[in-house]
Amino acid sequence: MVCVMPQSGRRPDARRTNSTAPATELRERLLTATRDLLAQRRFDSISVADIIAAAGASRASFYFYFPGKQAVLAELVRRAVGQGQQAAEPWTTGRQDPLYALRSGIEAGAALWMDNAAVLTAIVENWGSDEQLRELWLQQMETFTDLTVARIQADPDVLRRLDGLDVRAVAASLTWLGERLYYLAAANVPPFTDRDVLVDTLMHAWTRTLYGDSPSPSHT
Amino acid sequence: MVCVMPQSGRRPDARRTNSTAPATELRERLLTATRDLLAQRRFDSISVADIIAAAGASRASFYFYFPGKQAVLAELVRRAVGQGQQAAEPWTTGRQDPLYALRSGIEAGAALWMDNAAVLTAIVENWGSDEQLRELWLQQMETFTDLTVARIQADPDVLRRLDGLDVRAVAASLTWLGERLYYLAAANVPPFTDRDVLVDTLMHAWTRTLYGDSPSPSHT
DNA sequence: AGCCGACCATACACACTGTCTGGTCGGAGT
DNA sequence: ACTCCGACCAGACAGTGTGTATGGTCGGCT
Repeated sequence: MVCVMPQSGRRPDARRTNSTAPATELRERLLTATRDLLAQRRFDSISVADIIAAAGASRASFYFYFPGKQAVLAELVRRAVGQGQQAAEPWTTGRQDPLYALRSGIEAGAALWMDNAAVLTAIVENWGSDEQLRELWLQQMETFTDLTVARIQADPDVLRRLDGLDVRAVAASLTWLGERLYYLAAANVPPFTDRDVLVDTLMHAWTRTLYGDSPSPSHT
Repeated sequence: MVCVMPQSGRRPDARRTNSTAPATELRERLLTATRDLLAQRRFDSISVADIIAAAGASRASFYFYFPGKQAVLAELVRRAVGQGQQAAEPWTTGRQDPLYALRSGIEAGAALWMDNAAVLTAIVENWGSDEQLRELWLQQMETFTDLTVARIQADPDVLRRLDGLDVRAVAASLTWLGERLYYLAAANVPPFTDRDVLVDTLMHAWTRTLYGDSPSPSHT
């Protein structure tokens, strides 16, 4: 009648403060369990009960480590995007041929999305209905936008070409176009299911917007 | 103890078959009540109880006319977009100067979104988590994409410029860019809150993608 | 030995959803 | 005039989810 089911002794640090998380085993198990479930069904159809069942944890433990489902997703997203951030590195530092750097960046994005399709799909489908996730995703997009703004501002040719336009708006539109197309690809919406089509279309949008017709942006 | 609260005698046709709906008063009241609530808070925070309270209807009646909240939203969306369809008309029929037609189309889109911000915001934020809404929205986007594909295919210059690319993918990317930017504007995400910035950025993306640098796309 | 920190089971209050029962009313048909 | 039907209502229900709270069991450290 009472509870008897010891599992193994652990001692989490109980650190929920976001910063590079200190991997308490149970906490980690909850994270990966959620990640796995996400690979099978939509985020909003997953309940806390499902997660703790999959992780072999108790309800109380779950709410000890996370204030709710969204927080779990938020952390998964942060980790996924964290990796992606450095993948965009060649584009960030303007050392290489812009077109090459651009293509690498776009391909890195595609790879990131493929690897983390479940998690990223989940946040894209839910940041509209949760304040926490909303802020996270908007901020994430802003980070990417910042990168592009910097890149644009560093290139007088591009800047001249964009003349009267709001540079930030142009950069943001490219960021969001990426978000959309990567998402649609991950969600199996044609015609973006084809990886090459996706990359080419995105590449085309970026080059035409920033560099115009001429395929050789010269300098640096 | 029993229920006494006659309100007025009506006799709906009980036609739920989708086709141009036959406006039964209660049904209509539910629709507008939902629309009004949507102007105040997010779709997923609105319960059926809220809707029927606002419409002065009973729970039973609600479920008689609609299978659920989503169906109400779906109908509101269909109506909103239906109006917008014809607003894109100058762009559809390639009679006018493409640049002018394009700008009108983009501005019509902006107007449509301003007028129906609540409803359109709601569907964009929720089509990811409901099969019904998902299908509706994807289909809607496809309709717009079809229009652009036709327009591209009718213009040899544009077609040549797009050379190796998947035309449908390019058209779809422009459609989705619009969806995103209009949504962000409606959701007060800078820098798109400024209507002119929004329109200019969108215009820039379309013209650069389809017509390249030269601001005079010549014929027809 | 004893305490603490990491866990567990269970139960609760609350909020929603969708369905069902049984009822009231006005008007149209006979 | 009576009855039937269609449009509505009130309210209850089972089911499912969330977040919180209560109380208990372990292992290890002091």
